[in-house]
Amino acid sequence: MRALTALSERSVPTVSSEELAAAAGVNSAKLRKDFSYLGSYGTRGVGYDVEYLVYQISRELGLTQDWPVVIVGIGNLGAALANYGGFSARGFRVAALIDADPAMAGKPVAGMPVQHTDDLEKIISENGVSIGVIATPAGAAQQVSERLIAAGVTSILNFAPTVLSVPEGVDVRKVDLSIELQILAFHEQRKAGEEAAAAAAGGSSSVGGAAAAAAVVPPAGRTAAEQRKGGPEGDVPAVMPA
Amino acid sequence: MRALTALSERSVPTVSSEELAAAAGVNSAKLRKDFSYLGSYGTRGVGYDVEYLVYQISRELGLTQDWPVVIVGIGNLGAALANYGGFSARGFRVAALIDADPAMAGKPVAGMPVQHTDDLEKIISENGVSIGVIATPAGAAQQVSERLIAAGVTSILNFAPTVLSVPEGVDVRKVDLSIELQILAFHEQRKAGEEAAAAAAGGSSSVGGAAAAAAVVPPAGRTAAEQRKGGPEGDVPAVMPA
DNA sequence: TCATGTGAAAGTTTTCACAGCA
DNA sequence: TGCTGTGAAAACTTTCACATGA
Repeated sequence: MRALTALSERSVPTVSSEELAAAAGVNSAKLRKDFSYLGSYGTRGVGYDVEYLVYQISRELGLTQDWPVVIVGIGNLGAALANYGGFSARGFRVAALIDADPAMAGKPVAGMPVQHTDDLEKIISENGVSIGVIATPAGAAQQVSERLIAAGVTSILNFAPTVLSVPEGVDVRKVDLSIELQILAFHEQRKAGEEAAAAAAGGSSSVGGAAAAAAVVPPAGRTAAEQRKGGPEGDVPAVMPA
Repeated sequence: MRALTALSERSVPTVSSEELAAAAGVNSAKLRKDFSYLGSYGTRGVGYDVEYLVYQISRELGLTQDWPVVIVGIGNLGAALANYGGFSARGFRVAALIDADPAMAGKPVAGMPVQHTDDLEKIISENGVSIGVIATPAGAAQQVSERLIAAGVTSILNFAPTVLSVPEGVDVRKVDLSIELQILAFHEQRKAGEEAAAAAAGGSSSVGGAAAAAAVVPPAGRTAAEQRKGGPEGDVPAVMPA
């Protein structure tokens, strides 16, 4: 979708699966197969109409409608989220900012007055909000989630470092900022291990009890699109069988 | 690892693959197979020693060492990251906060004086930093990444809404806050579609050209551990073959 | 006796390669 | 001719089920 949007902005009329795959850093056959599940939106011998494809995928991903969201907990992170331009650019409208601190009430953040938690239920129902963002301290998160859900929210993006317990039918996504760092650290460690291994090539290595430094992820040429989610390989650090 | 840490905090001495799998919401056979790649750390008939397993996995994930990181761009998000307790709790030490605004220099954020970009190279080398966090505006990110890399950083966590172009050997993870919302919105849309489908059960549905609402992700019972990454199924919205 | 560790089976995803159509 | 759409093959992941050992 990112690659497509970029093409659309450059007013490129059509694109082949090969070109789009290169831009997105995926295999062209996979891209075609994936698109085929949505329907036959391409033209043989020509490629895909960029605008049409953008529309079809947007629709499929639910980006054609406008989603009102509330952000609860307007600390540093909440304020950062409120100011984050990417939301409005992608079909999300920040309907309200909510905080439990009475001193925050009325204060403008990102050009919008912060409202008090007391009005949470009213705000949710009046705006037809179904997606809530929790950026409160860990201690408040569970309670906030319960109030959000009782008021009608069915999807929650949780930045608080707690696992929320929610009824079935409610989706929770947890963003753990430190996990991203952990994944980088994992690969950093591997790099160090590889260097050491290369330096001591052939030497008598003292392996403790496991395949600690022995299992090495193949470096492989990195394409721009692997930045989709980052690290050398996938999302989860892979430990290869021996 | 989360499940294990919880057991460790409750001073549970040993755990079977079955128990741990239930707590983590995964299949016990998979858990055993995964562990087997790290080594044979269990005892047949007994299970796994919690502390020992925590240690082994920590080591494998690179959590036993302390990683100094710098945060560049001390706006709302940068400040939020600096204040985020989760980092220090997981083996990361914020070595420095760096901002390009001279007015920020010296200001304390999270009990630490903000330093000016001019000193970036010096800070990196003196602290032996290999992981950098970019929380600058999009326009500054590429340049900042280049300076970080030139100074010796080999892993970057990028919060700026830009794709960074980096030399081979440097890892970049991009955190796109709006993508999380998009995934929630995708599932929201599905929920709405399922309701509509249930309401009009048996009726003559007008399918446009594709399997729009036709492809439905099975709701399935949700376990706590699915919150690892959120949505009903995996990371990426799945469209099922017909 | 109980739970690990692991071959083998089942299931899923990705890639190949080419028929078919504009 | 050129590129899509897709069966079939290959690669990979997950689960089963049981021999093995504490």
